[in-house]
Amino acid sequence: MTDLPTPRISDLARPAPPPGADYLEGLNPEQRRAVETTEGPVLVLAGAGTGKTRVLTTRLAHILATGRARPWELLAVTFTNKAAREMRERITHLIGPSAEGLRWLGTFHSIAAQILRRHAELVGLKSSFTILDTDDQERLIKQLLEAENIDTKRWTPRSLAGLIDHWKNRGWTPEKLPTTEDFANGRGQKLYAAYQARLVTLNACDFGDLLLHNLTILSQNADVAEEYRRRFRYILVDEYQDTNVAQYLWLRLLTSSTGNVCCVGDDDQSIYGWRGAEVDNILRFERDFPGAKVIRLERNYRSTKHILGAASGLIAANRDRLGKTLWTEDDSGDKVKVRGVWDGEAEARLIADEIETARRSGLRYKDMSVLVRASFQMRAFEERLVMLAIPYAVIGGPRFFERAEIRDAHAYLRLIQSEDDDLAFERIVNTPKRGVGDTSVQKILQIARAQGVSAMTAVRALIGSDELQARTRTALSNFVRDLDRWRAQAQQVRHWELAETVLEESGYVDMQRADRATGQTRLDNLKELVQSMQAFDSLTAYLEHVSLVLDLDRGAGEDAVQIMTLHGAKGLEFPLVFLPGWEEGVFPSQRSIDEKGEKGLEEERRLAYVGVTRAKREARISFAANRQVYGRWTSQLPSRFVDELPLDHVEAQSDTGYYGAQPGLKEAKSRWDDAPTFGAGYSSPGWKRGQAFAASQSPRPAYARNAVIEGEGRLIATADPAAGSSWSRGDRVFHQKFGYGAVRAVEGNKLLVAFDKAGEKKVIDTFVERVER
DNA sequence: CCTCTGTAGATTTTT
DNA sequence: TCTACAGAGG
Repeated sequence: MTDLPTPRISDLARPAPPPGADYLEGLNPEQRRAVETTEGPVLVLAGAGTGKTRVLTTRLAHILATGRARPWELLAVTFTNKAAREMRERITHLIGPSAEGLRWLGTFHSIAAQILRRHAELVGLKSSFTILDTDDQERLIKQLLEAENIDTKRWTPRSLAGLIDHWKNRGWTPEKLPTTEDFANGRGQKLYAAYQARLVTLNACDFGDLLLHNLTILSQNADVAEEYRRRFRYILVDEYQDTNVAQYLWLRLLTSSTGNVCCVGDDDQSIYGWRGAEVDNILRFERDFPGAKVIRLERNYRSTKHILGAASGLIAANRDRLGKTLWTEDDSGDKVKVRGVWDGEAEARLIADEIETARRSGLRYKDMSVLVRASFQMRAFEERLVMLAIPYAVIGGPRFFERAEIRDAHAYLRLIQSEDDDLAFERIVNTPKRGVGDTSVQKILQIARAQGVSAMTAVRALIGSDELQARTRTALSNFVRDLDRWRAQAQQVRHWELAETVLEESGYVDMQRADRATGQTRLDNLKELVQSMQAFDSLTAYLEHVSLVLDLDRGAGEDAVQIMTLHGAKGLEFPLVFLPGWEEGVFPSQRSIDEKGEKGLEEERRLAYVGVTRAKREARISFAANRQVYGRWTSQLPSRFVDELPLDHVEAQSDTGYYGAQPGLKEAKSRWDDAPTFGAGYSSPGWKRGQAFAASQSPRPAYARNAVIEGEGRLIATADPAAGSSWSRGDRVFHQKFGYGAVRAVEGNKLLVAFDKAGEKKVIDTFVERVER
């Protein structure tokens, strides 16, 4: 076991700031109480926009400044890296560089990983264990299922992976798995156990294991647990309403019921029940920690009274809540607008027009956001915004480090770093294709497993044997030779240079170059990868961090309308927020209700609450009477949430021109209910055809796809409407999706192009490249 | 090993 | 309706 860090003299000698330090200034009485109530269990119920982060960081600063604890004696846990980073930055701002000593400030997972590395041997791992991502996890599970001759179509690896994750979230090891839990007709527990055993063999663990192994270590080794309990004199937990059972148990093991534990959260913003969060944890806090002090932060500094009034009225319909009432001194501002429109496209047109209007009145694009329940709803807005050349960014979506090309690159690096990494081997032994087919790979793995050695060891032995085809053996021998060479080079060159070399020499870059469709994006991603490696001292340091602590904020800071899911919007704020799609089935999501009943509905309502409270100045809700769902036209009813909005704070906007007059909400609703046109016989309204300028019906239309800079916070369209047209009839162009073509007509920034293969299309000029004739 | 064809399934997402 | 993905066949 590694030693815990020892205090530095410089830290010990640092003078405590005088009492009444200025960091306490400007806090309201409740905030100040939350900061100064340092002893014993405390629950801070921090409503939306009540200065939660400020309280959190000030509290930590206060504990340090008053000498109650030294930086390494504080445990501060968040859910996301972003939150951890933000907290560290703000504390540094408050107390200066000594904040660097906060070595136990991080996400649940990263802190659990640190603890696990110190005591890995207690659960049969080496401290150098690797952390598998979901892709690795699923491949491994697939192998197990196939070994058991289980039909992987009926019983998909993904569903078992999800189930195991769920079990781990609840703190269940295979031995503790309740008999009611199962998979593939009674084989659930056996498969789970086999999976865990396989992980140990690979010296690996998945995300869930980080916490689960911690639970095992802390509950079975009293001395270890005691050591941490003594060390962590003050514990702080952010977003407590999102903790799952395993995280809760973990906290309980690290703290006694009288310990100095401060949990901050908002039961009304618990929106992750579907991935294991237990609102119950926060609702139960006072019972779990007898004598706990509960402090409510209810003064809101973000929104106007109408926004808060609308949100409060809505959330009041929930039964499972501790209850609090947000208030503000801000008396200004409009009521929340609610509008019904004809269909999804009309909704997109309305919102896009309003974005233009807001822009003309001086609001920046990035001050506006469109918050949707599910990502399929984004398409309509993307189409409309592209058409109007309004810049927008889709926040969320596939994450950079989960991209195939990034994982491939990592696999090369992992295999160079450690020959034993069989999963890395399997991933890239034939990527790019080097003539080692599936059959050969399976054979290698089989032999390796039979002999209890790594795949690479088996390969080295096979090269000199007469197993496998001669051609395969040659390919493998080249592969081994390359790896050995790179490994030797790793000592000489800097790690990102090694990455460049490997990608180039392995033929990976060439493989991507040959791919006209996605190759360029992938090469760009790989460039970005190499760049992000430069922030680390070594390959080891990079790989350690990449699985847990790395996320890139790309495309941030651009002036673009922010489109994201309601989940993605949590913690953010915008002057103007659009909330489309408030229709039964869409929001609340039918599936939520089907699967979780009343609990699911309450979570949906909390999601609505989160959405409304993102708005600083104005929130605009809308619903459509008709919507295309999976290609089928369906008539929609307004969401029950619309009727739960208190009339004092809401106005039904009737003059949108997108549908007839709507004198009042109730009336508007009955209009939807009764309208005969929405019955079963309703079919696609023909007048919309041809209005959008591309024929593609894919969820992400071709013309938008081409403008996507993939990544988190992809900036999608940056067409500059002001740029004069430099196009003329007859120009030859190349388009990512449609190929080569000739310009037929120019209309502002839109071009009518006759594509050689795809026929005539209208495209935005920034999405085509000019080519020589 | 690549290309074609049929079919399930199509919320939310962090680590 | 569309897409991703698996399995068959060239």
